[in-house]
Amino acid sequence: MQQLRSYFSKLIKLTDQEWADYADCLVKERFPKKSFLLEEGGSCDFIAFVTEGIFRFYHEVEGEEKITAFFFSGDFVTNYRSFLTGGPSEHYIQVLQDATIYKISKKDLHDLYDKHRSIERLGRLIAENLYLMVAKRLDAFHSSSPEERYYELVNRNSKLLQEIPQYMIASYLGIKPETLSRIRARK
Amino acid sequence: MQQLRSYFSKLIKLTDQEWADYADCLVKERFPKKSFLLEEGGSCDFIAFVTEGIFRFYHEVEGEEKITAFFFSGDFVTNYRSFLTGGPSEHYIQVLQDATIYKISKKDLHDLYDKHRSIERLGRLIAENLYLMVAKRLDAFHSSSPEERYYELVNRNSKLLQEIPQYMIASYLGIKPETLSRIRARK
DNA sequence: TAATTTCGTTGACCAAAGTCAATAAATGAT
DNA sequence: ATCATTTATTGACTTTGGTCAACGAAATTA
Repeated sequence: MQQLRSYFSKLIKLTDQEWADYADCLVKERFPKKSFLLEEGGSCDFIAFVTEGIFRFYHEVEGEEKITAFFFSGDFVTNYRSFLTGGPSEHYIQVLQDATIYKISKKDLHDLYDKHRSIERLGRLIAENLYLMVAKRLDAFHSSSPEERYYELVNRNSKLLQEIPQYMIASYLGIKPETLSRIRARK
Repeated sequence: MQQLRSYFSKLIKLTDQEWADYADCLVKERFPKKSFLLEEGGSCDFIAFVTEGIFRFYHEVEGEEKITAFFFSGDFVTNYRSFLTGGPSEHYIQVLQDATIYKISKKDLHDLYDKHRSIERLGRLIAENLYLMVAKRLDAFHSSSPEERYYELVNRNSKLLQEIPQYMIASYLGIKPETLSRIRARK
């Protein structure tokens, strides 16, 4: 949980009171491998901070699983779209490695937004950061080949490569497992 | 400028005073076709609201222009990444149709964030909305074929199709002009 | 440990998008 | 209105990634 406070402190300085109020809203939960944190159809009414484990965020398109993101220790795990819009999730969040998370509900977070300016600001800063992450990834899809996307991933997140099966990485990159296998075989 | 206030009112209720303070920071500017609102290398220290005209947001990759976005009347025009990070822009923002915008500087906006809670919240809501837009687009790149992306665009933004030359739409879709021409010829 | 399923690689072939070039149509400039 | 430039289309060919199938390696389970 100290992990979360230190994450926040990179964005904004919270007083002890503000942090205490935030921490009061956090609920610790454990999830075993293969279980689901969120299933299709349900609306995502929480944001959670991962302190242990790995998740994948995916949806099904014509019987095929398309993985949009992985979440590791130190990330927020949520269907942010569903969280923001309140609409039903078309995505699943599944546990790949036994996980521990600290959840905060949408309602509690909005109450904190009202109660503390700094937390409202924190909400903005987090939204801005999530924007930056997804914008960067869109850029990679728009401007790079699968091979380039793969090597960019190798350079920036080699941890991911070791933890995640290759066919899921292929899905994340938007290509077929056979193609990723061939990219790796080249040169 | 009433256009902007009505845009805001869909997100949050501002008092007359808050709006007045916001409006005081806005600077009207006109840009002729083909001019640049932002060039590569400069950092983007503003967000602007478009009341007239069209812009394209693009960068150069190996001598080729990749268009990431178009901005129309009623949109915000900015390099949001550069605006948030303060880093230099790798992108250009060029005017496609004579334009009028209302700029607010990063400094003024941050002062307003400090001064009015509602405007801080507005900043969060805008960041959240921009996230939703780019996340949706990433999804399209990840899960859809060029043909599907094209027809999705036809359905949801036929205005764009009439205003923008086809080779720019191709770039926006991540394909070559010849390919878009062939997609249109199919069926 | 043995049996079974899942995962990664490879080959032959297919489909889709890219490249290069020619030409036609549309747009802009004089 | 004419000329020049830019944009859109089409054709022939290449490149890249997808499909389907086979096989072996690795991991899971009994």
